[in-house]
Amino acid sequence: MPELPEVETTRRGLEPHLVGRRIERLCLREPRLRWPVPETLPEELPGQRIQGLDRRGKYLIAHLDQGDLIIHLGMSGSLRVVEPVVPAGRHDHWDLELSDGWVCRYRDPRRFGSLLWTDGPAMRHPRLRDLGPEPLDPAFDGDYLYTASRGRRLAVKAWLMDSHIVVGVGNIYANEALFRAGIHPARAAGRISRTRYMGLAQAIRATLGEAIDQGGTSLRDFVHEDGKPGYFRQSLSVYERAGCPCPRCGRSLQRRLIAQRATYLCVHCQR
DNA sequence: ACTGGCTCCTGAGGGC
DNA sequence: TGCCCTCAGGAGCCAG
Repeated sequence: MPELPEVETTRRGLEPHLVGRRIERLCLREPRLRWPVPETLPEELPGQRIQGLDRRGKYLIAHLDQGDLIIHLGMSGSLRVVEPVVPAGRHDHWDLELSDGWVCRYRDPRRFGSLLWTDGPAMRHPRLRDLGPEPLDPAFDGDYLYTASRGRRLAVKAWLMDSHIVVGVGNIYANEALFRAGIHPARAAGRISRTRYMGLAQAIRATLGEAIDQGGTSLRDFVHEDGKPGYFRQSLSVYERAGCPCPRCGRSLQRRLIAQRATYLCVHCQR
């Protein structure tokens, strides 16, 4: 499941292969993604140079001469750079054929990802416009979380996973960060103190930062853009570890559902 | 304005 | 061995 660290790992891996190249052609095999790939896209792209590759939350943004490409990996998406002779598989939905002869190939078995286009700045696109702060930006801190959460009765874990509050905190890292901060995931977001939110902001930064440093988590079908599986999973404290001993107190970790999402916690350490 | 529930999709994994 | 069922998950959307 590409979360923010995986997307950033993908961005870093792709950047040297994409930036500066021109797009010769978009080969679109399957436009039915999370949102349909715009029909006019194959006509927009040829000849455009890729000027930069950015990330906003879990979105990748390729800046072109005229407009921006907006890519989301969804649940099972991956991007890699391959030689054109490599045959496309069943779930390889589109290729960007580059001016240096290489191909940037998008694979997404579950088709929850997207390929969008805007002729203006991506940040003004409806998908990006209302996103919350980047968790690794200075603007994201305990004060922000405390202020934003006042009056919210939602479980803090579900609240944290709302990209309008903060981007890039998916289920894995929400579980991990709440464990690290010692906060019970079902606690109402509006009933957590400023001090505890300071700890949570720090826990989120640390958890995501470490995952990026280690090259992203590998879960099920995530594969790095260079084809190597990630290896952060071994450092997860609670995610998918129900019944295992809590790394802090040794009691058995629990699994429960919060907002229809699998949640892992230590009921002793998290209050 | 919030909140909870639902939806898209496919592969993995468990039970029999 | 093989089939069937359930589950997983990002994030938008909708109804209450």
